[in-house]
Amino acid sequence: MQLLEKKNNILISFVGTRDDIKLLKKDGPILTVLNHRKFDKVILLWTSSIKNNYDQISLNLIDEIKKRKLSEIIERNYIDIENVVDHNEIYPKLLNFLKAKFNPTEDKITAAIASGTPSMQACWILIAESNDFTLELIRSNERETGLKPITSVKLGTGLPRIIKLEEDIKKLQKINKALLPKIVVHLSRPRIIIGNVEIFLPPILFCYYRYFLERVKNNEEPLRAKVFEMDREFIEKIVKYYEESFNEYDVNLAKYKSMLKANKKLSVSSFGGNRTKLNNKLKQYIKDENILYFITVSSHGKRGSIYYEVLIPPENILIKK
DNA sequence: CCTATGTGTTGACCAACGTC
DNA sequence: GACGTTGGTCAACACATAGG
Repeated sequence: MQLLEKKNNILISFVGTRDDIKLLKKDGPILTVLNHRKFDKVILLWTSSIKNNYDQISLNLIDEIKKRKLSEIIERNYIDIENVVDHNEIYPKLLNFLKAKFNPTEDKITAAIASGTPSMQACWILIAESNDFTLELIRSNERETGLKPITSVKLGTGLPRIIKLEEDIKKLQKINKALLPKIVVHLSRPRIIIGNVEIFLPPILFCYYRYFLERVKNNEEPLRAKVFEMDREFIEKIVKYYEESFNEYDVNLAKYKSMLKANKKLSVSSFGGNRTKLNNKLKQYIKDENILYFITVSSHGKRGSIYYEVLIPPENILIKK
């Protein structure tokens, strides 16, 4: 006999200060949700805090829920979060908890995200948006806001980082990552070898390319170009790289050095021009579009906050003296 | 829709260098 | 030195898009 199973409808929420029914004597976010929606089970997450006693607040809340018969099964779970504003700590702990506790085929999880620190809220959204764990998100609005008591939180609205990751994954699926070439940068007798092709780059372009490859190697963030001019840090690096590889050509070097001395900045149009020229050079040698996607200096982000980077994994880059 | 402006590409222009 | 080649900057133009 096949059982037509009904999923367990479970509400999960952090307990926040606004859920302190004893102190505030009015319904906080969690009670507001339960006043309007029925769940088979309610799970309250609490964390330790110096300022607030969430242990007690959650116990009081359970009493209140039972008294009003808003849900029959109520559980409390302690989550050991040291720093309640640190996404990096909250995200994995919350995710591990969800994965250990629930079974997505049997349980339908709804998270109420109005309670908890902003970082906790952000982690709920990230977990749901990335689909690391399938969740429905709702936000309760207390009566005085005049809003609907419960609104669902829209996903798929395009967190930029996630969209970019999706793009990368799509590209990666097309191309076996193991087939990505190695990029070897020789600093003395400067030359760049991608796969087995030697790429000839003029000095400045060589330095530009090294600049972006070093950033990848050092796990640095992508470069953000300011609207009208390049950072001093950028010019300093280019000067350093120029000196290391092109002692004999000092004309450009002198220009850059005087730029630094006069505290002038490089115009972005120069940067942009050189980036295009660098990428065009690479296109001359490498024809595979999927490979080019990973080895050229690509730009991402929205207008006004564009950033530039090379997407090849750090282990594919070798920088030799 | 239009406008303003950020971003990307191209080539004019200049300096340096090599060759004859 | 004339001439061609190359590398570099920058501005003009082309294109994209946010915001009125």
